Amino acid sequence: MSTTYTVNQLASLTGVSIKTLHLYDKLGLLKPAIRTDSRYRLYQEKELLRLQQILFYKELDFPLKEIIQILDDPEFNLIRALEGHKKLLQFKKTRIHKLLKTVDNTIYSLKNNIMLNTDELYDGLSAEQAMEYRAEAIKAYGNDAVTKAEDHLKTLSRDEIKQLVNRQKELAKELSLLKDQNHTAPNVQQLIHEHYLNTRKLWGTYNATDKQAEAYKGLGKLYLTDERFTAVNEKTDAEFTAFICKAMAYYADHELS
Amino acid sequence: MSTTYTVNQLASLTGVSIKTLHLYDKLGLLKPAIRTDSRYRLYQEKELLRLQQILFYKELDFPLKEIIQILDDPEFNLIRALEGHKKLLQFKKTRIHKLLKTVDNTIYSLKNNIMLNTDELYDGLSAEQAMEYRAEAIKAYGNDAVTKAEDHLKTLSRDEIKQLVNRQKELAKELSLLKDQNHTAPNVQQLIHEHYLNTRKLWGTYNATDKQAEAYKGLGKLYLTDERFTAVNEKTDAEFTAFICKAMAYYADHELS
DNA sequence: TCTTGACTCTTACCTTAGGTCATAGCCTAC
DNA sequence: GTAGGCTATGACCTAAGGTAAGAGTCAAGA
Repeated sequence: MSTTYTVNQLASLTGVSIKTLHLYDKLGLLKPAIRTDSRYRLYQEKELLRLQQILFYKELDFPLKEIIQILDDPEFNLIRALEGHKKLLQFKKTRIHKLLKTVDNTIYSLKNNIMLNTDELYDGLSAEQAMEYRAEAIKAYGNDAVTKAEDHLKTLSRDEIKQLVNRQKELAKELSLLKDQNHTAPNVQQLIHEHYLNTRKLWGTYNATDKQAEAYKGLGKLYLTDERFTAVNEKTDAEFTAFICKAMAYYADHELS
Repeated sequence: MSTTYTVNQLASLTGVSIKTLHLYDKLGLLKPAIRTDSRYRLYQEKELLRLQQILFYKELDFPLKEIIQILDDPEFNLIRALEGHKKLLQFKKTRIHKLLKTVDNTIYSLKNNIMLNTDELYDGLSAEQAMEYRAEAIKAYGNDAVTKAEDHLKTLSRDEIKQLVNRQKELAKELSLLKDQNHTAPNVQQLIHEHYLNTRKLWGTYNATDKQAEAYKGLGKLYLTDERFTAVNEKTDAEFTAFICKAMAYYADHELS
């Protein structure tokens, strides 16, 4: 007589639960070799081996019904099944890859939003005021320079902008010191250009291509797709404009003073 | 009054099913703005936007209950949830990656098994006979040469072996012609070495490390893990031995004749 | 006004691969 | 004989809906 296993023994031997063995019995996927008079299930070597095979295909994410087919139907085309399965897995993989990117983007954006709230950015400057500064900046530096700086700022992340703001402030402080020493201030455009070369980011391109993004348009929320950051926030443009104008105005103040 | 949408309109607008809208209503995830006297559901802009948000988080594979939390609980730590979610996705990704490898390996091995069945390989040669040939080959070429050839053959895929068999046959034919012309036959070891350099494969390393592989040991089936091909087939070794012995004996026949 | 077809409602049951609980029978050691 | 552990069965539960049944509702044409 070959050795027999109770449900408990087979379960602990293979790592599946007793309930799972019950289920497999009911489904006809794995029938015990023996049923005692008291209806206890007893399994033997053959069933152990079959269970190993079941677990193998289960590991490959095959549904139980297909495993029954694979194991019981000699005509079943396993290779075709596996190839279909492979496509499914590849699909899942690319999907998860996209999801990971999106989650990453979302985390990044949320963190930056928290790090740099609107007040901090505005610093008490209203959009109307900013527009005035902008007009002044254009008068001082020309339309192209301001537009270029704005375009550049849209390529930066918010913490980069924050850094830039700080550097602007330091620069301003430096300028006020330099002014006393009758030196020429470094060019803001140069500063921006340096930064541009170093840390180009994905921020700001507004591409409302689909219905979903369209629906978000008026919501003032972030809608982040997998391929690119899409800031669908109508305030954003105003904020950026306000910032660049403020920065320009700030610089202009110290430059002209 | 703002525009209202019936279930059908909202469903076709957003691509979700009517049943899903019913479910979301029941779960409290998305309640219609209005219920008419006849209990028809009517949605408005606000609900459309909320649905877009729901779909966004659903796209990230968040369960509905968490989406309710995210949308309704202002205290909910979204970043922490996203980071936990990210880990889950990464786990899934690596798992799918492993599964893909395993499926690939399995397909490959099955195809090779189909291409080269046992009879084709044995060609009527029994393991006992092979052992005799092996002894003869050792006598003729030394133990090291035979062992080396055997080791090499274990690194080849079955169709490569098949090719090798064919090349052996051609070689033998050539040899018998050359013999009539009193030429020296080329060296089989050279042939094998060439092949070895060209097309090294993963076949044959037998590593029964875990319980599952152990259980397969006696089954005579292929058990393929993700990292390497593991041929757990007790006949395999005998087959390889039979083959190399046959090849050697074949060569020896023609060499010595 | 009536009818017809399209739309919507609720309820109930089904899906995967089991998990949990309750109740009851069985086995063995003391 | 009984206590504790093992086992069986059945009922109900999960997530995110799908499908079907039966009944009520709406709008347009005759």
